[in-house]
Amino acid sequence: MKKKQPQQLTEEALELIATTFRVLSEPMRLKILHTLDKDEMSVGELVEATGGSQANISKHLNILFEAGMVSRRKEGLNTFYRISDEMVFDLCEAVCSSLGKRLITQQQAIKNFTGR
Amino acid sequence: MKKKQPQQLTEEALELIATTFRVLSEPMRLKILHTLDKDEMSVGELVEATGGSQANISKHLNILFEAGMVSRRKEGLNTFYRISDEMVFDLCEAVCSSLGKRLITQQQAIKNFTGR
DNA sequence: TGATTATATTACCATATAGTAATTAAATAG
DNA sequence: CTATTTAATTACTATATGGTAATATAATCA
Repeated sequence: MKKKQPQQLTEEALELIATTFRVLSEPMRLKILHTLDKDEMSVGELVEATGGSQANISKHLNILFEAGMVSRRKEGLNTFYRISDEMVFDLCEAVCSSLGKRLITQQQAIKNFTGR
Repeated sequence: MKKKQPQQLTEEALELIATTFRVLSEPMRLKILHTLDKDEMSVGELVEATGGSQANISKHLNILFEAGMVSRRKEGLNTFYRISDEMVFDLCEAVCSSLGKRLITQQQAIKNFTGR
């Protein structure tokens, strides 16, 4: 384990990291990733499962693909997508955990305020 | 044949998670968080350290505050900010790890293409 | 061949937001 | 009190982007 030091981050690195977060900052894209959840699915299946429009889902899938978060495979008329970077699960889990803790804190505050 | 049942995430939950990612999707906010890195700093110190304008840093700090990622403390003319949610470190580390892996893969591909 | 189906793409609009300059607010000093 | 300092806020512009409707592309089928 290396000692932790204030490491210098270049503007370019900051842009890359920010872009990754930006890709994950749209509810519909999160919904797609959550629906995909390790299983391969066609665009049509994703359209039905998410309730989005075909054009919209296709656009979001391309953004996810460009970001390297999903991979795709063509078979006949269908294109099948699957999650290609397990990072997205780690990220969402970390966020959910943090949001959960915050909720508990808020509930506690309300309880304390109302006197239980 | 029914697919496995993905756990249901409400639209509201997706919005919350997406908002968290959106807050982290700006290079300047990442720079602020990276500069803060566990140490408390005043707005002026952050302005100097990041090279941003006072208005811009102040605006970003407020966004980070509203998102619960930093806390603040007033003392005289100064306002001191510090990171209040360690989650941001976990998230950035996960992203950096993923980006690093992707870079290695790309370098490998280039090596293979050029014949080592 | 033409028709059908699945997906991608284009053009457009509406909204959100980052950055800035100027101003305000608030605490402190003289 | 007035002046100074630090930070927040306001008003504004420019840009980016999500959603949609329409169209294009491409594979399959009759």
